[in-house]
Amino acid sequence: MKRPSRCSRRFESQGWRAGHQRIAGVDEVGRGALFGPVAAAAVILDPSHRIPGIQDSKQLSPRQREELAVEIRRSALAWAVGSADAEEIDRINIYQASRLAMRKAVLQLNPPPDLLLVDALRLDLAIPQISIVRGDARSVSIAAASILAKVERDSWMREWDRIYPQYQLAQNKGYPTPAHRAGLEKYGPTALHRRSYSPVAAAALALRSRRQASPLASHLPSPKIAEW
DNA sequence: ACGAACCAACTATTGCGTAA
DNA sequence: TTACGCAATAGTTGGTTCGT
Repeated sequence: MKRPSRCSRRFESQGWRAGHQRIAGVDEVGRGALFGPVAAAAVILDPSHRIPGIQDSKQLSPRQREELAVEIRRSALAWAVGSADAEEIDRINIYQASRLAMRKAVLQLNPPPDLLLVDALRLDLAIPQISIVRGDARSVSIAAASILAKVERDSWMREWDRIYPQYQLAQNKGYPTPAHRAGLEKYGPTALHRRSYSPVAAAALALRSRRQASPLASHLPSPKIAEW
């Protein structure tokens, strides 16, 4: 590991000492994917209940993430998930869409938080907040949020895999793996692909010119593909 | 323009427990 | 003792945007 920093509650403890009651960790997942929404989660952990094993979702196996997610949802004072879909990502860019998804998650929290610990960026909200670089590896609340967001998004991808089986989404989660690219090459993008991402745009363009070149090609088996 | 930040899967390499 | 295989770890790759 390049950065050995360990996940702790030091940021939370600081906030509690300063008099904050409900500190929410906020994180997002799915930025690099070619397909589907970016997902965010916000979690207010119970100060009196500690969950062993919480850390950066990237350090956990899928199995561990599932189990921890159950425990987090059960014991948290509040938790919520928000997202921004591919259309929004194409319109306002992935960075702004990530912020939007985070904001949606935070605004759904009930009771509302009085302090936010946000992973790496600053949100447009009238709530005190601390931005923490590599927060998912350093703050338990952000780590918990990263776990919920990841688990949630992965389950969406498994569902979409049933609708669009030609991209292996259950396996690659929408990320640009060889299998996903192959599907993109062959069938072009769906309505849920991020067309502003270069591999998606390239595939759409390639498919288009291929069809123009040979009218027969437009009758090749093509799945439920959005009108382009 | 370039480095740092975020996102994640894939692949190859180790290490360890257990079975033959 | 060897062989197999799963699990954890490290390195590579590939997506984007921000801030200096």
